[in-house]
Amino acid sequence: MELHDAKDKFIQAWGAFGSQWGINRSMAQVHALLLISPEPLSTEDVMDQLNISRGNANMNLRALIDWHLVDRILKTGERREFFQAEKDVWKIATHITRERKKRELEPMVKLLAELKRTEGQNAETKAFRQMTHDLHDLTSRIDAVLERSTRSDVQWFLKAASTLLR
Amino acid sequence: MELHDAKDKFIQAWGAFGSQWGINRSMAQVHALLLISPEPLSTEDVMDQLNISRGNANMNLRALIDWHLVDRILKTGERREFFQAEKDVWKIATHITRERKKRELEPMVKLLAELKRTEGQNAETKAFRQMTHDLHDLTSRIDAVLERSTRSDVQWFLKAASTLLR
DNA sequence: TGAAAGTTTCAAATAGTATTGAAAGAAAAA
DNA sequence: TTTTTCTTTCAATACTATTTGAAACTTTCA
Repeated sequence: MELHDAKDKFIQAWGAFGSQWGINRSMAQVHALLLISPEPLSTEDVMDQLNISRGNANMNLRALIDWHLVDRILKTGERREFFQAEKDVWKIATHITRERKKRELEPMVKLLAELKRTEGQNAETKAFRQMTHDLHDLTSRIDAVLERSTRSDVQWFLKAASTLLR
Repeated sequence: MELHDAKDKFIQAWGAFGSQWGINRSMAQVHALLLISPEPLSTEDVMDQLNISRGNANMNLRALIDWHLVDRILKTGERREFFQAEKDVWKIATHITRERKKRELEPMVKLLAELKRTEGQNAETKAFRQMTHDLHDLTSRIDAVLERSTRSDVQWFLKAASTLLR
């Protein structure tokens, strides 16, 4: 396959994949583009290559920086800012996992902890208490696994274990 | 907290959580409602309790059945169909994981396997090949972990291990 | 300081998704 | 067979999220 087509396929697929997981398509596409660029790109480059507006490019670049997936690069003698994606896929996975855990999973665990204490003795309340309890149990276990597996001090171990288990 | 308020909070939160993960809000809310109902509910019940239309209720109930999260229940002497959610949270998590793995992760792994073979020797192609290779490696490892951890014959082990690690 | 080059903001437009509700379809009962 | 009850479909509509683009802002350089 031609590089050009392959790049395009990758960018489209990454965008679609992202939106299935609640990530704005453009953001995922900008990320994809930067992932496969050997050199940092300017806002203009991103706009041109993805055919998106300046505002859109700017907003999504900032969002990616906020997610620690992209760094702002300043070249000496250049006025413009350039953008470069973190290229270590383990780091990427870790950052995304930790961020979503913090923003989405943890609040859910907290809510369930509260809801499972709802008082009452009728069948409806009992069923509610049982389900929220079980969900709290499950989500906090998942939370614990993710916490452990994304701690930087165990990443080396996981990489190794993952290789052995392959 | 009142059961009524607690139920409502749970349904809203589950809906919001779902939509952050690419699941239609109504579908998540219908699921939440069925999760905490001790008895199976009819389409009418769902419509009333969530204030949604017949079409919407029907479509999402069917989607949930398709995802193996809800069963259709026939009561003897009743014309209507009733719906009941699977209540085992491990089973729920397993079904969702396997389904999304199949629908979303596996196609991505396959595409990356193809893209990482893009030929060419310039810097751009090399960077592309490197990144798609690394991503293929990561995604197929994740795929393997999920495959292993959701196989019914190891669920018993994971439940036990998870308890010990708590 | 003023002009040039770039970045950021945000109201309005657009595109994309979800929801409604009425009509058609199906199955059971009369 | 006709009526009744319930389910499913789908075109129209409402809603939400994304994107645009022009204006405001900031920084650098002459």
